[in-house]
Amino acid sequence: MDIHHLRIFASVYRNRSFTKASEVLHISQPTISEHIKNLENSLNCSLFDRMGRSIIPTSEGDILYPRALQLLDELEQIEKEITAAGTGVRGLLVIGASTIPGTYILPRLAYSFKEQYPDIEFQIPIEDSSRITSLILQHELLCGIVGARIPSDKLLYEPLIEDELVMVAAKKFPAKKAISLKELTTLPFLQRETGSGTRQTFESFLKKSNTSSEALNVVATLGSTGAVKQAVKEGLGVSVISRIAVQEEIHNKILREISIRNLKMKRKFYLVHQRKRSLPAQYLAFCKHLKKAAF
Amino acid sequence: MDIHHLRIFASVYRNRSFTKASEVLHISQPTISEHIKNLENSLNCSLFDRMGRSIIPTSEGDILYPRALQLLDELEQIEKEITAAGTGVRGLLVIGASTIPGTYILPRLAYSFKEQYPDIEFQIPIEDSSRITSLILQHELLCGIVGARIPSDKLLYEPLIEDELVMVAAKKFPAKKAISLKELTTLPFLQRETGSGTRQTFESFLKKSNTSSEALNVVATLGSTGAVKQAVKEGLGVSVISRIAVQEEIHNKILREISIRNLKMKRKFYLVHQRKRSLPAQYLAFCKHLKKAAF
DNA sequence: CACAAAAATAGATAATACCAATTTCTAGAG
DNA sequence: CTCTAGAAATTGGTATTATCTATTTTTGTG
Repeated sequence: MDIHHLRIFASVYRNRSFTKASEVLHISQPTISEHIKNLENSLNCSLFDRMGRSIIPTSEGDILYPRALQLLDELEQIEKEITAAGTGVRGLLVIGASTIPGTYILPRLAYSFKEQYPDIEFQIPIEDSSRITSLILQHELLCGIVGARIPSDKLLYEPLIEDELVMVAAKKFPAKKAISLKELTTLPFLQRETGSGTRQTFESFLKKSNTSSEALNVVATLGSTGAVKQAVKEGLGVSVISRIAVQEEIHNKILREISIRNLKMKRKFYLVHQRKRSLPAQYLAFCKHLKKAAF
Repeated sequence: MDIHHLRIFASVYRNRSFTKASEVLHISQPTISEHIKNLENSLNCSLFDRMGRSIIPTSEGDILYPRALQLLDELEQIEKEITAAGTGVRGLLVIGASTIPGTYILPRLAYSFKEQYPDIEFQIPIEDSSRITSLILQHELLCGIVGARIPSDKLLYEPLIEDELVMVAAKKFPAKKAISLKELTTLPFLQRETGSGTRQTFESFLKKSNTSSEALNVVATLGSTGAVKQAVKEGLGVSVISRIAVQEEIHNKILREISIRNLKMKRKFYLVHQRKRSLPAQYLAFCKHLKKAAF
């Protein structure tokens, strides 16, 4: 018994005629006959009494008809639902993010996206870049926004937003407006944990300037950007943080920027997802939204 | 999209593998691949992301799976229901009957049948034999029990119960114990309406004895056996009635039987239904019950 | 880098869906 | 009662498709 049988049966039942059904369905009458016969055999009963010139449904036929209609209808519903899933922007949207984008970028973009598509529920777990990336590789997340690219040919990175690492110190921290890299290594330095994108980016800039990260005078390693900021404000030391995370404090003169001579530390945040993993409609829409809002 | 596709899809989804599904379903892996491809094309979406060695359902796949299971389950339900309909003795049982069987025979048999199969609801419309027969020919009834055979090669008659027409008169009606046919024609006679099986049977017996029914001295034509009986009791005249309908009155000496010389009017009641019309399970069971109880 | 596991592809065959033509059955008309 | 026309069944043939085996491609793993 398959769908085609049921479709044909239903038409025969409605028309009370093999011939009429064949006209409606644009298939030949013998084909109808054979399908009904097959259906009858597979159900081990007869569905119509052949009364010579006319046919009359048997009790089994009467039972089957409404059920067949229901089934055919449900099938159509499924098809509609699948199509809707491919186009409808709604449902859960889980975007993994590292600290800076998760804290300073995504909330605003999530808000504007939700204005456009109200049937969206956001979840923005915040982990450092390397954890976000491994969650994506384990299929625990579909996509994320990170500040460090961890090379893998499974992953697709798309640049989203320009950022810059800047050195900051407390208002009254005794330091000049601009220093050399060498001078930096003498200052007490506050750093992030290993997986941090900010830290990785900073260290790769150091390496490019032929300075080892081990040369830094690290006084503390802290688990979040917020903690580092707080420690800097307390005067524990200086640090290198995304401009985007400290621009408010700089503007309000709570922190001051100290430029490092010959070192511009531009960096980007990336949208990352598995190359081969297809993204549901709401993810695609949000990614588009991200790229549009980014520039 | 048909059932087979869904069955295969569900197995692939469950096993997270084309190969495992092919083993479970005992069909080859390329066949699975092709079916999934066809299903994807017909739904215009992909159902699994092929991640090299493993596959992961897409959001569409996740939506389809529970729906597919539901549909497959409903299909099974339908099959079960159809099978049950072919064997289950329950539901409505409409048996058309002419006066005598409907009044004096069927109620008792219906009762004993219902003891055996409680989920039966009886409907026993009572009409004269010719109307029951034409209702069967018009498919308004599936079967009936009648006292007269109306020839039609569409109908199948099965003899059920022996009966006998007897002449009755009121206790004090002035008539001998046994009379000749000729004498009968002199007596005031009460007859049934034209369609009545009893009347038809009686008239055919008359014809066999070379007597026209027009020779009868008809004083009234009445619409039911009960009316005729009542009229006979009142002394309006004599009549010829099924023994089965008057045995109680004869036993209680309210009516007396007058035999007609050289005339035994044995007759039968028949189960009648359309030769080509299939009877639902409860009808078949009841017919069996009838035949068993009849002898 | 070679190997193993999994899906995709190719090529061939068997099953079956479908059709046109014909036959059978039967109801209705003369 | 026969003839005819309408309806389903049967027949025989073709086109499609379901399925298989063998092979290739892709990718993850030691």
